[in-house]
Amino acid sequence: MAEEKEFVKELTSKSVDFSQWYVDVVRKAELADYTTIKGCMVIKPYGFALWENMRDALDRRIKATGHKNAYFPLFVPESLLRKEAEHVEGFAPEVAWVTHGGDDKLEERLAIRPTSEAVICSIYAKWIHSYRDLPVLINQWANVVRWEKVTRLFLRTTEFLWQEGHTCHRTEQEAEEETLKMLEVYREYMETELALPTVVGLKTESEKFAGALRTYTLEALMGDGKALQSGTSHNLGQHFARVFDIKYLDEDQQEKYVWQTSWGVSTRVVGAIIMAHGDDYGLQLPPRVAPIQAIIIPIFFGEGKEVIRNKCTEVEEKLRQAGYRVESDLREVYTPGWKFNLWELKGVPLRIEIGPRDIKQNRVVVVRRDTREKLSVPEDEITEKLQVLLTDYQNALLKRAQTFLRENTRSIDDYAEFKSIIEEKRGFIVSPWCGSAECESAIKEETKATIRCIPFGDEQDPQGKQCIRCSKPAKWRVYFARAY
RNA sequence: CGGGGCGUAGCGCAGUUGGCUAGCGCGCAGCGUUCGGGACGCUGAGGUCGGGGGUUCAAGUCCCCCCGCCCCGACCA
Repeated sequence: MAEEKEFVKELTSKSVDFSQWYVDVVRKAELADYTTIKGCMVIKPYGFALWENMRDALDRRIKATGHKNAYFPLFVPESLLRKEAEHVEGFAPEVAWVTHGGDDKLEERLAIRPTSEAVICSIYAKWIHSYRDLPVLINQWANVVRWEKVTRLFLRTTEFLWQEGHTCHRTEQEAEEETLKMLEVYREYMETELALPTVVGLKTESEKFAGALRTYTLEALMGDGKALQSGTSHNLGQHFARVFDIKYLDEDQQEKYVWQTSWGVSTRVVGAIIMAHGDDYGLQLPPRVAPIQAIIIPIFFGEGKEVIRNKCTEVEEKLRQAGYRVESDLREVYTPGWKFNLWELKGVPLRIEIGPRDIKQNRVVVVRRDTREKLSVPEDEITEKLQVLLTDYQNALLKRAQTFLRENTRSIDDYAEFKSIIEEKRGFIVSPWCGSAECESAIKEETKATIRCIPFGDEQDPQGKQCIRCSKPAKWRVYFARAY
């Protein structure tokens, strides 16, 4: 207990000040840091290694569903961006503009992409002529810039990294299927790789992507009870196809506009992992994406130092060859206890301790980051044991997050109760809604809660209930929450 | 962009009614002893006090402007 308090001096307690805890963790775990440019962070090697693993796991899924990666320009000529009225209007306040090349003023200013619909659609118009060119299934990994007024590390930065898929289809139905398919890819990805359960559904008109027909979303619940939009998938209909003139000649000799989708997941989800899994000791990274899955720490004692050091290196090499991401912390200036705290702060799932006692018995000590449970494992069983432990750990993280989501999702029909829960406990509230934008914005104003999504299937059935605010017959049951 | 808070060494802070060479803890460097949950001793390095301007014999301290970060709102991934 004493040592726990001692440690907390470095890290704000999660329950005392969630926001400060978040910033402390990001910086002390060396995920990212501020830079001299407002709203722009540097993603440090440890944070970037995490992002790379997250990115690769998603990239595999994007490719497995038939998409190819490509790269489009960073700049969007103003005229191009202005083509889709709703789209420009949505992004106008947060576009950064390039006005000069060297000392010369540009004839037409260039937007730094806030998203790539305009650029990509203008190019698709040149590529697509026949129904035989369809579908076009392209994804790009890129940086985008949105001039946000308020920024937060990972959650909302001026520049951020993401993937954006942009597809073209022959029929409306095919586009809708693609939109939902990618939503499901995201959902499964978040759950399997990041141990983050999400609520999925449709965005309301006021919350949908500027220029889209429909927007689907994944909403995760953070440790403080606020929701985080963690990915979106848009059915763009033919809005962009019409303004960018993306036409093809169909089999029936008719010229037609394509049906499009776009979908994206960003570095914001790094923030989701931190806020959903972290605790007062720091990060807790899901083993599947953790940059280091196990950290080996030697316990040195006088003479046997060399023997212990060699054993650490030997075990490290063995585990690495078995495919694990392992490192040894052999630094002698730090005591074991210091290292324990450091690597727990950095969220490494497992710690392997090797000391004189273990050497004698040909065993090693393995400790879990989440439960701090200590296990003595025979050295020759370490490879198999790690597999079991990492799998258990991943499952435990998911299970804990699922329980948290379930316990913080409440079905409420009474507005007074709605208000008090959103104020005190937060979390998701599932309530009947009449479907009007008036009620939606009034609820937002009165409670700061927004409609995160209209869920699918039976879940959206209002069961004859009345709108939580206006008492008119409800159209759906929808998810409300305060959100990031 | 509005309201509030903060900015002194890498981090956390102290610095009195304006007054000597700006301190403390941690961290950092060197040497030695240590090491199963943030070890210790000795020595040492490190500061345009966020930036600019002003008031004053004298500014970390008072005034004005600007910048950045955090929180709460309006806008968004």
